[in-house]
Amino acid sequence: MSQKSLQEQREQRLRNLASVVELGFEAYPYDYRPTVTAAALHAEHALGQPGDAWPDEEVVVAGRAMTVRNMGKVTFVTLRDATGDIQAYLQRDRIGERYRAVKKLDIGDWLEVRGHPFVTKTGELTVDAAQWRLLVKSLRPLPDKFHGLSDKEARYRQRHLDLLVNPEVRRAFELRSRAIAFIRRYLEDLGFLEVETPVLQAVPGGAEARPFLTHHNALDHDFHLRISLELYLKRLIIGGFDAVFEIGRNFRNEGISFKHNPEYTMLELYWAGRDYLDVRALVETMYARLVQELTGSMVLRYQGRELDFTPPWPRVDYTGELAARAGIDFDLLDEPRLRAWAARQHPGAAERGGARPLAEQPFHQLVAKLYDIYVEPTLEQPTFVMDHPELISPLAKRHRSRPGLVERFEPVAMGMELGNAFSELNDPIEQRRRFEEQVARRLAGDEEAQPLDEEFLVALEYGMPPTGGLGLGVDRLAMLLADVPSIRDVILFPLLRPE
RNA sequence: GGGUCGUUAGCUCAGCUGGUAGAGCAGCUGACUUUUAAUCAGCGGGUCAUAGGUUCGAGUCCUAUACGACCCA
Repeated sequence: MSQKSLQEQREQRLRNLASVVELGFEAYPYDYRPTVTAAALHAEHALGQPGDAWPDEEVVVAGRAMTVRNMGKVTFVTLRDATGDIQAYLQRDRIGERYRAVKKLDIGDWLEVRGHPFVTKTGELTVDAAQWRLLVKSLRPLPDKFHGLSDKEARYRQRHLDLLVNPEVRRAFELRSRAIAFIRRYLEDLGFLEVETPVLQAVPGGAEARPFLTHHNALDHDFHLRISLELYLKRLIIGGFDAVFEIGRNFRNEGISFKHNPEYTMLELYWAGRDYLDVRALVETMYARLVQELTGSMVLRYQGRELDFTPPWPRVDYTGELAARAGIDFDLLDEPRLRAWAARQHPGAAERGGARPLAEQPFHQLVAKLYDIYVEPTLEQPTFVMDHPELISPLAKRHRSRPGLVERFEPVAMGMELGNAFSELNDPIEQRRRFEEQVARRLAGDEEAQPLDEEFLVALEYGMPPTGGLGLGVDRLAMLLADVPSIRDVILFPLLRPE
């Protein structure tokens, strides 16, 4: 069924492999030990001039052949390893009999070259091969050497090809990895302990989201994939750990967009003895140092904008900012007045699937949607949104001085929620009441309302000391660092419909 | 969920008002001992996403489906 051209090229490559084996090469050798990487060799000879040569320096380089320029009795091959590209020069007079196999090289083959470095007359650092061997044959043609692979679907489905031919893609994932390593180091230095909690949960809690459902055969019981790490981590604080964190995957059964993938990575931490202002200081400092260390500056270039992470970031008040932006001159949490206002200002049917007009939606959803419309998209620079209404914060502790609000903040940048944090609610009676409110919403048809987690409540009754908690989106952090417009550019294998 | 656009050679893309499908790269043969999007000469490679329809005739027009992208909410 496969196309003829592809089939022919594959057959040709198999024939080339057979020829090389006939010439005495091992088809699938077992290891290779380069003495230097492409990047290191370039660094060592950064000052080399055309014509320079280091005949006494024997090096071994290895990588995938990205281009093969055969000029008869001499061949140039660009080898790509994990660090970059290095050119190899293979000439018949130096290599002898084994040069015949060079003619059977295909783009995509891996090879190892032993020789000495020199600089060509056009100024390119090159390894002059005394010996070489094939490390593995590539049986399929690589994407276009100049245009690369640009079809997005192909890039996501065949990420190995994307990584091979588009070096900036590799760079984005290296940055992501370094960001996670930085966070681990930073938190461990502060005395945090890294832990792991269950992905399979009987009661999925800690966030408002629809979960995935799965089934355990031996227990004959349905489980959910977690939508947050929160409730289990708080149990660890109850258990006596005073500072814990987890970097793990969450699963939310919802749509896909440039900032949403159904499985994504979250950092959560819980810090006994601290409140949300302590956590805010941690976020501000950690983010700023991370951006500084990975990009060399606290001012990050993102999609043509400059984002300044230098502390202190601006703080805006959730209800105050919303009222100001929307032009509301009465108490935002005055339900009848806000509904009347919404009926006037937003008379049309609301967005999702022809839902009810805004004014007729449950009050907590009305408030949250107004925030999504009037506040979040306007926050470009890193900003802390402070002190959310209690009715949209079932796990956060009441504000110590502002009735109706909780001690909570969200870091926001580029109109994107980067995280969420609070002084954790640790009054078990109050927590039960909040859960019961959630259950009532659920019965009223709100599929994202949280279920009551009895085991968590029982745990809470043993006493959780005052604690500050945080959730931080790792993928969105990586988006900012890598300066990419979509979350799919920082997730190696984003969710796609199977072909 | 709605709208718009896309799907043509392994890759990147042309293909006008409907007239039997084209380029570059990659591949094959040959030449070439410092090339680098190597060059030069020659050659092969296609179920035009899928299924219907209109038409003497469909890559092109219509309908549906699949997958994807972007925008809106």
